Amino acid sequence: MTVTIKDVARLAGVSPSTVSRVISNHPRISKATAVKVREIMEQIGYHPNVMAKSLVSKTTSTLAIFLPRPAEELFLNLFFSEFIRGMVARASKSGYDMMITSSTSEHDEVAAITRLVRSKRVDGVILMSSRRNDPVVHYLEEQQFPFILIGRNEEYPDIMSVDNDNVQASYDATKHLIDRGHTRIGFVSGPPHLIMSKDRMKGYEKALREANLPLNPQWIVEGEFLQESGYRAMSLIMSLLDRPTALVVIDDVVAFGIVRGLNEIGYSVPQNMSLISFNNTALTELSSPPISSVDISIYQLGYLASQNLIQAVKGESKERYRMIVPHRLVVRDSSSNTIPTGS
Amino acid sequence: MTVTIKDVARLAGVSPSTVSRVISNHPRISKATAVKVREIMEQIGYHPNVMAKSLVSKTTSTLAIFLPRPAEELFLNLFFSEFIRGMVARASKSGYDMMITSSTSEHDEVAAITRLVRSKRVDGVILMSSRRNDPVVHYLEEQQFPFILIGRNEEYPDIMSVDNDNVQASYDATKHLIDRGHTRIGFVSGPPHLIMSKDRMKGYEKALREANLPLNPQWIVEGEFLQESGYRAMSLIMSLLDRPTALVVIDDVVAFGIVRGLNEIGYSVPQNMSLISFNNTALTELSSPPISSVDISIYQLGYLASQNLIQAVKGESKERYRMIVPHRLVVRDSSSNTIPTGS
DNA sequence: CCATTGTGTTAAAACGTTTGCATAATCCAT
DNA sequence: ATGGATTATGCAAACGTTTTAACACAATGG
Repeated sequence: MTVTIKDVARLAGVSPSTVSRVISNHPRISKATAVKVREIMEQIGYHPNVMAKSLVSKTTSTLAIFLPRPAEELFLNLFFSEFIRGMVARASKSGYDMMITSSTSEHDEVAAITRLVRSKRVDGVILMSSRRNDPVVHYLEEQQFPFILIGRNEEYPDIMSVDNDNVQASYDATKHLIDRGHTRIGFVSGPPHLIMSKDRMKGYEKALREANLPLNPQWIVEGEFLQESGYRAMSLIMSLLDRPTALVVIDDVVAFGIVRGLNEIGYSVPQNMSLISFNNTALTELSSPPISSVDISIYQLGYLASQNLIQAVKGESKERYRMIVPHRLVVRDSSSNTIPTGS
Repeated sequence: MTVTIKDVARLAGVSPSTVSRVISNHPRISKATAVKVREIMEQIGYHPNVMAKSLVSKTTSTLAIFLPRPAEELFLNLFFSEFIRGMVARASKSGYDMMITSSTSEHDEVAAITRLVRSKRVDGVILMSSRRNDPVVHYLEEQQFPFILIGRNEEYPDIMSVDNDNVQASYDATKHLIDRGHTRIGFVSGPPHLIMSKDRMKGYEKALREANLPLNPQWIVEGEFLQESGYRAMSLIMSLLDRPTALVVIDDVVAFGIVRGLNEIGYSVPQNMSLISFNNTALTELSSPPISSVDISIYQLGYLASQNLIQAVKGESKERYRMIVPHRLVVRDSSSNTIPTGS
């Protein structure tokens, strides 16, 4: 049989309500009874039934991270586990559990999030993708359900979010290449519907414009967060007569694909092509040569996402809204040369 | 206000119990009322409160994956996300949610699992690590709580588990190198307290013995599942006068570290050193040269872990216990040479 | 000494379900 | 018609908590 609050009450010679108050550190409980009750609880190994508690308190001490179908490729990226790590660490620090949920198809996204919200399973949601016109964001916003976006959203002004300044990060990365003497710089982007892709594109363009450098549309290639995307982008760019000498790349995995592709066809990095990418996952160090990357503090992103969301669901603070995690350039061999010899 | 089963009942002109039975497809419900009730539910957007349901049914439709502290390094490995992917996919297929929990320190492992179990938060647990004498296994076994081990356990005969035949896998890997003409083969292992490490060691030794090849203790190095471990192992081995010409390596990340280390000091793979590792994560293809690896079907492991656990918590089948996922050698450049030129 | 304030405790209602038991309605065979 | 099965539904208790309101009692202040 499961041991309940009533058992504790009986053995301690008090009422269940008193035990409940002891547990929640109610101020008006005498020191003596508190000690007594705690002793009994310890002794018979009592643990409150969270379901019963949730039912009455309308609170679950559980957060969910919701992955829409298109985010599946995340699983091939160390970004994901690093984010989860930060997220779980912070959540468990406050006694929250993390649930990981995904919709099985693009179609049932809204159905899945609806079920999650309406069934009162979780107190808040962390949303991974920030696409334009995201129906999940729509729903959560409409329902006034606590959630936090990783990334930013242009459509709603007051959405809680944790993000990097991607425009600035990309500007910095591009500027770094310019400072190294590059004048012909390309950009390998991610899926165009992601706001992040667009922001990084913006920063790239801004840096070029400021330096009065050519902005060649042929040097801009879109793709996925996959190695093959990098490979394809590489082929495309290297087939041009008029090639860039350096590339800003949306993600480490893609950059990795590019480096490998270049090596395969006999070009070397950074001599024939300099590179800098984003995210600074373990992959950058695993590459040969190691890849320069913009560290966006993924662990921090996850950590802060949990933290802010918890604050919001507890209603502790009204200061929700946008939070920007600082980035940091990590220069490695892939962009270490000062004068490009390629092209 | 939240819409409850009573609202549905009222609007449909039936009792709450009837609605409940409609939801659970009780056989003795007339077609007419079922239709009527479903209509209302749809109309007012009713979703059952899972907490209330759990409270009475003593069932949560939730599984947890439990990570003891020492498994933190998992987060640096694509193994983890691939496993999670399979796990979540299968769970959500059966309407189960996945919770991801970790203990914050080695010390509170048992406290954390106790809380999880006793608070009735989940129906079953997936346990990642299989060390010898695992206190978490002890606890779960003692409590008769449904759980499934990834890996195997020697101490309890009847534990449910999903595993590879690591001895055979390692035997196959080693045999592959022998078939390529190698006679001097080393083994770079993982943490010695992991059963997996020991199993792979066994397979390695068996293959060598069968082929009457020398089993040089200097060629056996232990480490972690980290790139640096590979690097260190490489240094150690290359500093020997009497070197192996090929290595069996416990994990892709470690192998990656070795390849990179070798490249750095001017040796090349596979000409100076052949390699084969385990897990066949994306990393193997990202390496140059690509690394031969034993594919252990990580996604399948996660998928089956969920599947078997769900079966067990539902009490559907008594055929629990051990399940072995087949492995498969994937030969790439790192072991493609037939006659070693190194020394 | 009475009114007030403060302290410690409890009884009972509520949270939103499921389910055993009872009952009402329907059916079929005599 | 009659009576037993069979089928469909409802009542009410239960699940294990929290919380509101009420109460008993002690301490305080005028």
